[in-house]
Amino acid sequence: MGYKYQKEEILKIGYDTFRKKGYHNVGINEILKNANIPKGSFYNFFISKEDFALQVIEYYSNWKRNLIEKHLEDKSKSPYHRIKGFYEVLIGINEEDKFSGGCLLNNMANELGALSEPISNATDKNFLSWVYLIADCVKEAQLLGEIRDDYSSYEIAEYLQAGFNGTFSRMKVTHSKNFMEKWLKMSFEFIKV
Amino acid sequence: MGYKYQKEEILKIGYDTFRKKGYHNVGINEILKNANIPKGSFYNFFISKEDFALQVIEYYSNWKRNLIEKHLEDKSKSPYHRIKGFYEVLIGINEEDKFSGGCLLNNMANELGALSEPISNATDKNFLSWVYLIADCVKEAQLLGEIRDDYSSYEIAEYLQAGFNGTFSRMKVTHSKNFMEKWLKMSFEFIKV
DNA sequence: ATTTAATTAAACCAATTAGTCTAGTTTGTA
DNA sequence: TACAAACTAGACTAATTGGTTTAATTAAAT
Repeated sequence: MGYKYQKEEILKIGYDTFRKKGYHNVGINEILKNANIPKGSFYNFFISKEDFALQVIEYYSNWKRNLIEKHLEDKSKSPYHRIKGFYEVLIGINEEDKFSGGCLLNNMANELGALSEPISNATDKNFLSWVYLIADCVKEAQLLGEIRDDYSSYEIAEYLQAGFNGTFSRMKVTHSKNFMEKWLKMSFEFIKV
Repeated sequence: MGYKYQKEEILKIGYDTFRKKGYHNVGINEILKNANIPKGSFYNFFISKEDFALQVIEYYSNWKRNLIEKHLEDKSKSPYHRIKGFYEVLIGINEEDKFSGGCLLNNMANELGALSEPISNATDKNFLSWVYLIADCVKEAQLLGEIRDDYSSYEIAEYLQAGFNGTFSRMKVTHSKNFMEKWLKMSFEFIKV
């Protein structure tokens, strides 16, 4: 049965709130209001705002990792098209909230990467865990001759993932996916063999 | 002669502070302390924190525009190498403060692009003003056969500039320029004819 | 059934937030 | 030299910040 409030529910609200509004722009009180919990309950689950953010990052990263795996394991498409299809899905997800938000991990890295060592470490670790998954699929594509192999699968994967992050600031400012789609088209032409 | 405090001096401190610490993480009081001015003087020059940020953005953008022009007009190198050299200079600038900071415009776009319409407009306008300058040089390179011309000079320039922005979150988290240099090598190989 | 620990609840706190207000000072101009 | 405008100065305000504390309640373990 458990108690009244579920930790995961609070993490989910933290994710939505931090993703759309940033970290320093959001106070604990806003989380409490959104999650409809009293402050005492919050601090029973989390020792501080930063600790909460770290757990939110972990929660989001796991969700995203599953999403990546789901798409990159779909053997009905060639590895090249699996990766490309995955980025198309990401663009679609960002379209749902009219291109506000972006990627929580990238937002956190940008806002706090140089300010908080724990958050910096968490974003690095989780970013890399995504890159490794993508790199596996790039490797497959390289062996099939779909993707150039003058760079390692890891280098290509990191190039794609970081490049995609670069489209977010354009997206937030233009409120459109125009450049994201242009970036996708160009990048996947550039890495083709 | 003028009065005691110089607006440009305050803008410069605002640039340093916002760039390294973000917008919501910095209070007016911190600016006042860094600039050593009383609050009354600050609000004599700027009507609000947001107005201040807008003027800081404008100040920084102009400085950067001049930097771009300086490097892209240096006719001792071919246009391709002028652009590449410019990005190498940018990496060097970020090295100066050990890769904290990044690009103020990109930081502002990421933190506030979806939250403040005035700041969103300002970052968009100034980002594009940079892209146009780079595009001119890309065009030159395309005519010389240095850069592929299956994409317009504008598309290539936006691709480079947004891609470079994507390297910042990695930079802040890894505290190194490793990926920036990798990105530069890869991108400039990809766009080569 | 009793004990112990986990959880809920919200009042409270010191510090900080952006911004206002009033008063005095310096400046360029008539 | 008179005067208005621009500027300097910092005390003050109302709201909000992250976090603490104390007390009541609930759940699981013995």
